[in-house]
Amino acid sequence: MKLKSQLNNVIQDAFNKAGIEHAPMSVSEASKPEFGDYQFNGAMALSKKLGKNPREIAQSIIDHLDLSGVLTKAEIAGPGFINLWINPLWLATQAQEALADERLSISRRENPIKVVVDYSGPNMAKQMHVGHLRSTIIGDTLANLLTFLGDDVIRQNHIGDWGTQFGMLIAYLEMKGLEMKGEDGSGSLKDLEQFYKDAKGEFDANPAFANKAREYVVKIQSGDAHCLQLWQKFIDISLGHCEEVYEKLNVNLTRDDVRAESFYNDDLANVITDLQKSDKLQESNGAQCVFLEGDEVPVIVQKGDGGYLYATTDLAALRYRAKELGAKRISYVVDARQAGHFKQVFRVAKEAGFVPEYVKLEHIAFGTMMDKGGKPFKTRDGGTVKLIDLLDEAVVKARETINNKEDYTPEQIDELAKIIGIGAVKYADLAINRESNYIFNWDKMLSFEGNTSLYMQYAYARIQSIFRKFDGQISGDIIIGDELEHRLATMLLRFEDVLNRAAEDASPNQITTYLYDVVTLFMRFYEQNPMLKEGVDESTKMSRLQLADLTAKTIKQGLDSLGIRVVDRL
RNA sequence: GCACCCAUAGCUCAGCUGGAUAGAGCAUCGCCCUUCUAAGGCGAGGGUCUUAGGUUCGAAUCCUAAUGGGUGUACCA
Repeated sequence: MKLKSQLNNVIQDAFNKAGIEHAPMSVSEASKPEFGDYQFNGAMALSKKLGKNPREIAQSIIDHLDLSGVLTKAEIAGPGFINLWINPLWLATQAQEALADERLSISRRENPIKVVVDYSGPNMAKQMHVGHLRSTIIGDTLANLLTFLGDDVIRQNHIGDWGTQFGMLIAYLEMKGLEMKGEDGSGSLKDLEQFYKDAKGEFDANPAFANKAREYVVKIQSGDAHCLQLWQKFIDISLGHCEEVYEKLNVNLTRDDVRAESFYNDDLANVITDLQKSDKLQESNGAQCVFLEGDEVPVIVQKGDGGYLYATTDLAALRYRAKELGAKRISYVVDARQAGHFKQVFRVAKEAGFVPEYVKLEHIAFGTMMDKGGKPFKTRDGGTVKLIDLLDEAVVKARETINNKEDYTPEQIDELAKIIGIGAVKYADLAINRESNYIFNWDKMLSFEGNTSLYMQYAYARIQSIFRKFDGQISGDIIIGDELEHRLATMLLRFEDVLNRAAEDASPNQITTYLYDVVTLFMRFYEQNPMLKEGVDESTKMSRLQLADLTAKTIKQGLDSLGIRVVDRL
C-alpha cells in the first residue's frame, strides 16, 4: 500500500478543486501524535507564489478536501500546517486487505528494470575478513529488496581471482610439492590465510622464489595449461570458503553470481582500443591514460609494461553489464574509500559510450567497522579478523544469552544460537547509516534492549506465543478501537513506502529504523490492549489478534529483506 | 598541497524532499510482574545540533568560511 501517494492524491484533488495550479509537495508523517497521522506543509511554501497568507491557502485547501474516504479530519495549525487524520474505518479495511495478501499489499513494480548489484567481491588469495562483511550484507539486502519489489536483479560477485598474488601462491604450492588433487590435496589449503602468509614470507625472503613467482604470473596469463589448472583448483577451494561464509550469513550469493575479474581478461585489450577509437586515450609517462576534465590524476588503464589495472577491468565489467546484461541501474556496494575510483571510472564509461547515458551508475559507499576504541577493527596482534571467526564467535556468544536452555533440545539450541548470533551481527551493521563508520560492540548487538535484532525477534516470538495459546480460528474484522491501534495500523501500512525509499537510497537502516518503530508501538499495544485475557470481548479479541498477526508478518518480511531469520520461540 | 567524507545528550546512534517544543537506546533515578514471554512497559533528568556568517516565512538539514577528525591522491585492488 503506497500510503503517501494515496494521501497525496487527496491533496491533489483539493488543489484542483480549489483552483491552485501548482503541484503540491508530498505529505509527510506527522512529527507528533497530537498533529494527526500525516501533515501537509505546502501551504507555507505557496504563500509567496500565490500572494496570499499561508493560513488562508491552508483553509482553502481544507475547504476542498475530501474527508469522506481516506481522511476523516484536517486542521490548520501554527503558521499554516495542515494536520491530517486518517479515517479509522479506511485504516481497518486496508489493514485487513494487507493481512489477507501474501505480499502484505506491497505491489510489484509496474515497470521493473534490470539492476546489477555488485557486492561482496572477496579476494581469492585470502580468506574473507571483516572488511567484506558490510559489502556482503548491504549488497544482499539491496538485492533482496529490489527482487521483492519486482525488479529484475542480477547479483554479481566480482571476485578477485587474478593478479600477481596468484603467481606467488602457485609457485609456493609447487615448491612445497603439494598437489591439489581432490579432497586430500585441498587439506593443505584448509587455512588459506596461513598459506598466503607463508607464501608471502617466502616471497619477501627468497629472491629466487620471488622470481619464480613472477614467472608463474606470466605463465598463467599466457595460458599455460598446467598453471591454469592449479589456479582453477585454487579458486575452487577459495570459493568454497566464501560459500561457507555466505551460508552462515544467510546471504543469497551462489556460484552462478560469480563473474570474476578473470572473466573480463579477453576484453581488456578491446577496452584499450575502443578508448583509443573514441579519442580518450593519452600516453603519459609510458602508461595509457584517460584524462578527465577537472581531474588532476588520470585514470590509468594500461601500465607502462603493458599490464592492465583494476580500472580497466571495471570498465570492461561496466560495459558488459550495460550492454550484455542490459542493466539500467548498476550498483557497486564497495567501501567508501574507493569513491574517487568509481567517480572516475563511471565518468570514463559514460564519456566513452561504454554505458549509455540513461543507465544509473552508483557507488553504494559504506564506512569502516571500528573497535570499541574507534580504531579499525583488528585482532589483538593487529591482524585482520577472519569473517568466519567473527561469525562463529557471534554464535557462541548468542548461545550464552539463551536463558532457559532446559526448554530446548541441544539441536534447537544450536539452531537458535545461529539465528540469534548471525542476526545480531547483521542487524547491528545494517541498522547504522551505511556511509558512516560504526563501532562494533558485542554487548550492544546481543542485547534485547534498543534497536537490535533480538528485540525484533522477541516481539515476533511473543506474537507467535499468543497464537500458540489462542490456537483457534480467526474470524471477524479489524476494528480500530483506540489511539494506539490507530497508530499501529498506520505504521504498518507505511511499510511499502519505507521499502521503496530504502531500495531507492540503498539504505537498509531505513528498514531497521522502521521496524524498531513498529515493534516499539507494538510492545505498548501489547501491554495495554490484551487479547486473550479475561474480559476481552470476542470482536475486540479477533481484531487485536489480527493486528498482532499483521505486525508479525511485517517484522518477518522486513527482517527477511535483511537476510535475518525469525523464530517462533525465544 | 589538492579533493572527498564526517561533526547531534556522558556513550552509541536516528533525524526522509528545509517545517511546529531536535528523538531513541545505553548509563543514572523513580514506578509497574497471582494478569497473553518483565529478554517487557511507563515516567524523570540530560542539548548554544563544533564555531561564525549567509539564504529562507522557517535551518541539525541548503550555501560560504573556520576548527577538529577521517579518507583518497599516476602505473596494487
